[in-house]
Amino acid sequence: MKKVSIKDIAQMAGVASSTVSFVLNGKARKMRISETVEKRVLEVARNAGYYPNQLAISLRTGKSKTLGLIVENIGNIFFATLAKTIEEEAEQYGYRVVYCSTENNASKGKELISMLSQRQVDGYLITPAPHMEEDIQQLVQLQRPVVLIDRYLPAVEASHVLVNNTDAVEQGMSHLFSQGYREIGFVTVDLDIMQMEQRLDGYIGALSKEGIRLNKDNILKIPYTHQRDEAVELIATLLENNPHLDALFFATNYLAILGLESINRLKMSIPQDIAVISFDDHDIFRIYPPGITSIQQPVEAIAKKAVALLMDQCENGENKIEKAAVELAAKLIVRGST
Amino acid sequence: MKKVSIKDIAQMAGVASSTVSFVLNGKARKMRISETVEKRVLEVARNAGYYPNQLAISLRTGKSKTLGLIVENIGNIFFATLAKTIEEEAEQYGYRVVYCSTENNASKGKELISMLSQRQVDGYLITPAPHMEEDIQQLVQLQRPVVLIDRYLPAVEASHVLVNNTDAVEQGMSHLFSQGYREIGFVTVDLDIMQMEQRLDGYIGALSKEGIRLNKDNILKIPYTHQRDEAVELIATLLENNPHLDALFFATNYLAILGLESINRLKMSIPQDIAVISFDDHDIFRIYPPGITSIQQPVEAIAKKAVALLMDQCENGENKIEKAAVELAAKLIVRGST
DNA sequence: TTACACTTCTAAAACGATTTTGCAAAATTA
DNA sequence: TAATTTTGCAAAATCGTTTTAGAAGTGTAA
Repeated sequence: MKKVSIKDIAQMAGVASSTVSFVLNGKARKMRISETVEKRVLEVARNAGYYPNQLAISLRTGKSKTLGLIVENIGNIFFATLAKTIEEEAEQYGYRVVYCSTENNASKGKELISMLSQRQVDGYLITPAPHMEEDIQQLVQLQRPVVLIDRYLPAVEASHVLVNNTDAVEQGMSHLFSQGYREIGFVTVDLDIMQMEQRLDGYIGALSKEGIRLNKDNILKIPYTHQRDEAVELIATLLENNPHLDALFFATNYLAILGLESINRLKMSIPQDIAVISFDDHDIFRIYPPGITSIQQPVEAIAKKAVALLMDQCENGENKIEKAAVELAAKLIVRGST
Repeated sequence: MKKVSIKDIAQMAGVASSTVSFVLNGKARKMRISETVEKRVLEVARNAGYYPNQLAISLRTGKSKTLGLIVENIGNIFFATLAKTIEEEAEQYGYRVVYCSTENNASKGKELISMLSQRQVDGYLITPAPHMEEDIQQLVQLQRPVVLIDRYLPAVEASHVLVNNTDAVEQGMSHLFSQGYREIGFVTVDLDIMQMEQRLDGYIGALSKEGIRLNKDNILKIPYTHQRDEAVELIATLLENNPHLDALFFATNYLAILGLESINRLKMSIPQDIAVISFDDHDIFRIYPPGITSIQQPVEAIAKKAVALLMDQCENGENKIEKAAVELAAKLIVRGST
């Protein structure tokens, strides 16, 4: 009923609480505790069903062995996979992860950072929402371990690891070109995120390399605060207004899913009427006939690298931290849609 | 750089730390702190960038204002939605949620409970994996607030809230009957979970009510530890061996998704060759042509009720806790597949 | 003048652990 | 035998809060 503390164990075993602590932490040898006492303490602790109070430990040691992970939306498969992989990776180092979503809302992001700070996380893994620069900069200035994922902020001196977005899009575009598609629409989201700009740059760059003139009408920027149906409508309108389009490039998986609805609604068929390719993979893309070609981010590699960088900062303590900027290559998954 | 504590603020403001605590907790009035002092403390605290150490607060007060949520797999949309809703709901009560997945593995579940206990969560929300009875029973015996979700354990005296599985399946079956389907296969998972048995019961009950003789061959239990491909293969085999089947009822969404692959592989078309209905909704079901009929659990209601019950237990403190058993009704979403 | 009541704040204990320091007894050395 | 070292544990400080008890100082009444 009442939780048992180290003090209770000490009393029951007839020793001081420091002795119990030493034994329970395997420092019996180092602290020259006799085997007799050690055994007795261990025995008492087990019988009493003792388990340590992590709060007290963290308070005393100043290490919570916890990392804070802030993503855009834990509901999206990309972030969910990222979170899961990061969690597994962190576990290797003996750290727990607590995760939360910004929904791309800066003020929510600010709150989350504050909440994580109050909970004394040892380090921060952040996919920054727009306008979170100041808050993150502050963490960096306070010398807190921080690694940005999936995006980076030019204004902030923090380590980051992300996919090479421009290259990835160009890779996808080359594939489309090689399949004979020339009139390619690009659907992205109207968000001021570096990563989205890079993807758009990749699109524009690929066109120019191929000697195709950029047609602004082929680019659709969907407001981030869209309702599902409105977005579907917008994409459908793009297709109707531009019948010359033979392929659509979606900048993220959730846009592509909306796009599939639009295409469905127009009774167009993939890839005969329109080819489709999406950034970020998704379960649906594997199943949805005829299979949707996508650009798969190396989620595992990103997670591993990010955690490694963060651990480095955490363990390195007072030494000045070097900032690392890591870019990884994406992988094209060709399916029936192209 | 160095974190500022309440003691630092006290020193800077020239008052005792207790005074600072009172002011910061809005108890200035109650403790008759003069406005002069109050203002000074507030000012100093703000300038120093003070934020409270949640660990210390929790240690002192004995309340972590944190709930532990253990689900089967946070990657599954059903649990992800559940988790998100629970999080939002708990926030209303001023609680945070830390969540983790069992992967239906009892030993992992045991570890998770232990980890949550060490972190001093105030209450537990658990979707129990098979064989977690003893561990959960222990929590209950220790009078810890516990609410089971989505499933329940007959052997454990704990509050639980879940959908009425039997009714839900019967509802789906009636729909199939009304559409003229008679030869209905049932694909479930070979897991010893109450909830799955109830769904199977619903299937069997519906058949008998309709006066259809139960054909054991129409039931497929897929081993839980299946590889993706093996499961797809098993379902395909079921279809090949039983050409008389005109509809398939999937007991969970991930099984249905596998089933769609099987059906695809056999080049069968939905609903002409085979009708499909699934327990639990999924994004894919809305998109996948011609739309997959599904049984949608009232996730929001479940989350709300579960959190409410748990909060009740948490706040009620020492008073004996009444066990509640809540069953909610599911909703049939009819789409093109039936 | 003493007693009492307010007002305004402080001191100290407590939460549950870790860790440094201290100290008696036993063992070793001189 | 005395001095020194080692052994084996206990005491106490500490982390950052909250909270209870109470200490000064001032005003009021008997």
